[in-house]
Amino acid sequence: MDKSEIEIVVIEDESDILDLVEYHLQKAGYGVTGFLSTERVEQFLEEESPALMIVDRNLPGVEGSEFVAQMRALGYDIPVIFLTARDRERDLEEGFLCGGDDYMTKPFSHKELLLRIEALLRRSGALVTEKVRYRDITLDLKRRQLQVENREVLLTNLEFRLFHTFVKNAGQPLDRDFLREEVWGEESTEFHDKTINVAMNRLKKKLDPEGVKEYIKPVWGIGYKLD
Amino acid sequence: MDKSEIEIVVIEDESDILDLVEYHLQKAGYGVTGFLSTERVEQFLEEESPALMIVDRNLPGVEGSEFVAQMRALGYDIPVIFLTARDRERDLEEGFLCGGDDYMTKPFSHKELLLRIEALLRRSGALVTEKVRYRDITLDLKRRQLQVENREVLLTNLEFRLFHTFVKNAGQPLDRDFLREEVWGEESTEFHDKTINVAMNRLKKKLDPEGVKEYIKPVWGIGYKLD
DNA sequence: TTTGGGTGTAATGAAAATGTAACCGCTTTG
DNA sequence: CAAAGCGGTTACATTTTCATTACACCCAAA
Repeated sequence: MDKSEIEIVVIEDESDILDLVEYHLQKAGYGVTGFLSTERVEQFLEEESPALMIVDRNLPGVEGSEFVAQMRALGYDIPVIFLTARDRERDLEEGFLCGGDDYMTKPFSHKELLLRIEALLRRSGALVTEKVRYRDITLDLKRRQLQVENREVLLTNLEFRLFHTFVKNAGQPLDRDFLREEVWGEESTEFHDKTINVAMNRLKKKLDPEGVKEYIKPVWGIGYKLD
Repeated sequence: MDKSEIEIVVIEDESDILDLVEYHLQKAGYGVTGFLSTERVEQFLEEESPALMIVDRNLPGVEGSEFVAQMRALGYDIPVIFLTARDRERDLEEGFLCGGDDYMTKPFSHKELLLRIEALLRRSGALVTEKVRYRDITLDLKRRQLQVENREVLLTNLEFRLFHTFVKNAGQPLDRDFLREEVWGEESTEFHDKTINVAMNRLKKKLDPEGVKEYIKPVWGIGYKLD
C-alpha cells in the first residue's frame, strides 16, 4: 500500500518538536496533520479518517491521556502512540489504560518512532499483509493460492473469496446472509439458499478430500464456521 | 473477557527469566506455554492458535528475529513482542522489520510488559469477543458457544435464543407470553402451551444433566426465571 | 463454433431440530 | 384431602435444514 495515502495526526504543544516529527513523517512518505493542542482534533476526526495519532502526554488544557480516553469513549478506535517527557511507571500505566497502543519517552529516536508507527499500522490493518495463515492452512492473497498441510490446493475464484471470508472470521459462525453479502455481493437477487450449500460442499471437498480434518463445520440453522 | 482463555507463548533460552515471565503472566491470568528454543514452536502453532508470542532476540540456533521472519513468511500473523539484552538501534530495527509488534529491553518492568501485552491484545482483537456470564455460565454471543463450569455445551438454535433471553433478564421471572414473543416471534399462531415446557425441559437438561444446580427455576403460574 | 471449467439449479435422501401428544406427578385452593 | 390446574417427562411425528449428486447454463479460450 502506498504510504502517501496514509494520514497521521500529531498533537504536540512544543512547536519545534512538532515540526521535527512532522518533517520525519513526511520524509517517510506519510500524510501528516499537526495540532498544537487537542482543541480542533475531534472536529478533524469527524471529517477525516487518519490511520494513526501521535499524542503528547503533557498538553495544555486537556491532558493527552484524557483526550484519548474521550476519543475512545466516543468510539474512535484509531491507534495511538503517546510521547512523554516523564517516564515514571505511573504515567506509562495511565497512558496504556486509557487506550493507548504504544508509549515513547523523550528524547526518542525518530527511527524508532517510524518503526513503531509501521508496526502499529500493520497490526491495525492499514498496511496490507499478503499471506494469512490458520493452523496448517496458508492462504496467499497475492498469488491467490491455498496450501493445506503443505499440499497445494487449487481454488476457483468463488471458492477463494468464500474461504477468505472464513479465514478472516475464523472461529465464529457465519450465517448465510453474511456470506451472501460478503462473497456474492448485495445485488444478488433471486438467490437460492442451496447455492451456498453446494459452494460450501465443493470447498470442503477440496480442503479435505478424505473428510477427516473437518476444517469447516456446519452450524445448524445458521451457516458454517471454520475452526 | 476471561484471560485464562488467552494463550501466550514465551520463547526464552535463559530458564530463570522464562520462569519469571511465565510466573507473572500466569499471575495476570493468561494461559502460558514456554519454550527454551524455537525448535518445537512451529509445530505448536500448527496445532494451537495462541494470541501472542514473547520472543527473546538472542536464542541458540535460530535467532529470534529470524524465527519471527520465518513465521511471517509462512503467513502467521500472531502478535510478537521481542525481548532483548542489547539495545542498539540496529537490533531494534531488525526486530521491527522482520515483523515484530513491540520491543522491550532487559531489564524490563513486568508491569510494563503486562501493559504492552494488553494493548497489543486489544489491538489485535483478541480481547473483544463479547461474552455474557452468569455464575459459572459463559455465553459467547459471537461464537455462539456456551460454557457451564468450563464444560462446553452445544445448544441448538432455539435453545440458544431461549437461554440468551434468560441471561439478558437474569433474576426476574419471565412469563410464557414474553418468552413466546421473544423467542418464537409474534407470528406464532396456534401455539401449544406445552411447547415452551418441552423446550425449557431440553434446555435445563443440557445446562445441568444431573439436575443439581437448578440454574432455571419454574415460577408457578407465570413461567421461569434464571438465578 | 466448439469445448471445458466454473457456477447456479433441481432433486433426493438423511439428519437434526422442533412440535405434538399422552401421561404422570406436584402444587394450589376450596 | 381431593379435584383442578399446571408443569415435568418421555416417546413419537413433523418440519426444517443440510449433504450429495446430477444436470443445465454461461462464458471465455481455443
